[in-house]
Formats: sequence, C-alpha cells, structure tokens
Amino acid sequence: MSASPEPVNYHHGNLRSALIGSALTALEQDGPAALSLRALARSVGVSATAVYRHFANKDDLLAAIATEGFEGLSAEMSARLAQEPDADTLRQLVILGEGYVNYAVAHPAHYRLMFGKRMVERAAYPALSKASAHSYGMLEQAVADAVACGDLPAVPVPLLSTLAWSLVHGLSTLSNDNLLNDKQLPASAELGKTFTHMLATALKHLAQPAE
Amino acid sequence: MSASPEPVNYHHGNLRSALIGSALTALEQDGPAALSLRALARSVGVSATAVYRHFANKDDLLAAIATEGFEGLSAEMSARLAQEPDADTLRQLVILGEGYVNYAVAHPAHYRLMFGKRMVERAAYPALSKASAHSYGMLEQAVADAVACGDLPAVPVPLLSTLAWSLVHGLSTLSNDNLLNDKQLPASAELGKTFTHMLATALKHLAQPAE
DNA sequence: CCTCCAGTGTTTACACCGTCAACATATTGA
DNA sequence: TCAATATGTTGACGGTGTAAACACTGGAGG
Repeated sequence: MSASPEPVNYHHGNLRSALIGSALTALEQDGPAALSLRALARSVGVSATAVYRHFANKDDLLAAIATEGFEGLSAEMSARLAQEPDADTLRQLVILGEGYVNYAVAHPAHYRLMFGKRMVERAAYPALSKASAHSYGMLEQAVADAVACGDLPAVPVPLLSTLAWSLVHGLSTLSNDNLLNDKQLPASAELGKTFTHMLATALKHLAQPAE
Repeated sequence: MSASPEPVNYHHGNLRSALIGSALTALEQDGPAALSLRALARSVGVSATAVYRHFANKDDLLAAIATEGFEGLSAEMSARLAQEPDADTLRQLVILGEGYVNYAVAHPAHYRLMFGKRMVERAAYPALSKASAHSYGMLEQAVADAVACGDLPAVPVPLLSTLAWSLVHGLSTLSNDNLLNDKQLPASAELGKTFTHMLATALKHLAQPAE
C-alpha cells in the first residue's frame, strides 16, 4: 500500500502480507491478547517460526498492523477532505472528525490496537510513530488554520486540538466498546453524523473566556 | 472498602485481597496482557493454583479489579460533589468531570483495565456491570438535573451525556497513553483543571440549534 | 550452465503460561 | 470431638513466544 517492495513469489507467495491479513481477521474476532503467532502461522499453512523471518516478534507484527491502521485513518480523512475542496476551516474540522469516527467504528480491531497498551511505547517503532504523528498532524493543522483565519478564537492550538481529539477518540472508543448501545443513540453507521452536530456546536462556541 | 466480609486470618491471611493488591502493582507496570497468574501467586508466596480458590480464572480476577476501579471512580466523584454541596447543576457536571479525569490519570492501570478489551463483555460479571452502570448513572443524573432545571437546553439527555463522557473518557485515555505529553499541555496533576475549562465552556454553549 | 549465497522456511528445544484433577491440610460449626 | 467445608499443594496437559541449528530455493556472477 505504501513503502514495501512486496516480492510477489517466493516460497510461500507473500508471507508477510498474508500474515498481516490473517492476523487482522483474527484480531477482529478475539482481540490482540488472544492472537497467537502459532495459530496465525497455522492459519496460513506455515511453521510457527516462519513468522520470525518477517517480524522481530509479536509486538513487531502488531506494530506493523497498527501502522497500517494509522495510514488507513489518515487516508480516510484525506479522502473526505478531498471530496469537499471548498469547505471552510470549521467545516474541514467537522469532516476530519467524521472521518475519524467513521474509520474507528468501521475498523474496531485496528483502532483498538492503535491505541492499545502494547503500542503505547511507539518510540520503539518509528514507522508507527510517524504514521500516528501524521494522523494527529492533520487535525492540528486544521485547527491551526481555523485559528489563523479567525474561525476559531486565539486559544492555544494544542489545547483546541486536544479537545477535539478527546471528543472523537472518546466517542470512538466508547462506541467500539459497546458502551453506547443500550442508550438511544444512532446506529454506528450514523455515529459520524451525530458527532458532526456535537463537534460543530462545541467548536463554534468553544474557548470563550472561562466566565 | 465496600461489600466484602474479608476474613482476617485463614491459611494465608487474606489471599484474595493480597492477590488483588499484588496484581494491581503488576498491572501498573506491565499492563493486563503481561500479568501472569503464576507470577502473581509467586509474588504472594503461594502455589500457582491457589488463585483458583478465589477467582474462577484470570478474567474473573481482572473483573474484580475493574469493579474495584469503578467503585473508586464513583467514590472519587461523590467525594468531590460532597465537598461542594451548594454547586449548581452545571458546576456539578464540571466537578464530576474533574473527578473523572483525576481518577483516571491517578490510576492508569485501573482505568485501562476498566475499559480494556477483556472487560467489554461486562454482562458476564454482574458486579462489574453494576459498578460501571453506577458511575455512568452519576453523570447521566447530573445531566438530567441540569436539563430539568433549564441550565442545559432540552436536548436528549443520552446525547448530552455521551458528549460529556466522550470528552472525559477521550482526554483520560489520551493522557494515560502518553499521547499528550509532547505538546505543551499541563502536567497530568493539572489535567483536571484544564478539563474544567474545556467542559464548562463546551457545556454552556452546547446544543444550540445546529445552524 | 554451474555455483554459491542470501532469503526463506523447518525442526527441535526451552521456559513459561492458564487451568484441570487429585490430594492434603486447616478452620469452623454442630 | 468430629465431620464438613474452605483453603492450599502437587502434578500434569496442551498451549504459548521465541532462540538455535539446519535445510531448501531461487536468482546473480562466473
């Protein structure tokens, strides 16, 4: 998808991407803790230790998947922005938020992994750090633009970004964790739009003087 | 702390709470995936299978700890409310949010566990469901009160509650995951107060007509 | 064409894990 | 006092992540 040469035919064909694909399916069902490298190897018809020709260890595999997740998240947001080239800065923020939440609910396993405990020490995985920084950068840039042209008040950009990020991240995780289901909230397909209203209103009025 | 008889002296003394305590220390360091029942048993000087006299299995142990976490969260929020008995409804909401975020950043391992993948199926653990419902209930109640007395507009309470919860939950998890550290944000001890401003402003202006 | 080598996969082995079954001991209540 | 029950132990089984040593394979240089 991005930077790998991806040899097409060797012994197995392309073990690396087969492993990632199979891992993702398994993750969707049982979560990262339940994912077993051995079962994974079995599922693609390869011996247990073959995995180690492509990944240093389990965390390395998971980091690769998480990286792919951030790339997908950025792609989703970019695509939505591109669809609406004339959006003003506030509208851009809303689009980003919609894209964010939509990606999260559409890829729960990916999303959970991206923010899971195992990935907290991103420093160990440069590609992951870079991908996640890029996603966040899109948000921060949009906030900065909005502040620069006066659509948002001149409040520190990191504070505004954090607010927006907290909102979309919180909504995404709560939804993924089935913590919103028993209340009369929109189906997850509609979550993005509900969020739109929430964020647009909050942003519009945010950061007025405290009192 | 709440509902257990807690026998004071048996074979070990009180294995159950010793295990919970030791588990919590281990969780603070390495996360739930890295917690080993055998290492846990070792750390309190007991054989591996002794754990099974007190917990059905590993998840059961974790659920007990998560339950304790929700009780602590509710307690924190209650205590803060009690300190300020004359707060109006909006101020109460802010107090709850402050308490929430403060608890989360003060007990990261607890918090992560409470919302971790393993605990998603709360239905299997009634005590956990109850404790988590109680925490959420405090928030929803405060929102409902605010709406009832006109301090918040007449927007569906679940929507408002979800917004507030998303915000505090998102901020809490981002902070716990060290995703806010490299930006100029207040030290975690001050996170609660930063949040206060964010939430107070957002709430005050939320739910105006979309346009 | 042959040869060699790096890339890829396998076998074997180790230490650890969660958990079950059978057994041993301690505490308590009748 | 004594049996029932709560608690802890030993031993075993199948699973795990991963290190080491070995084997195949396919392409590059002669």
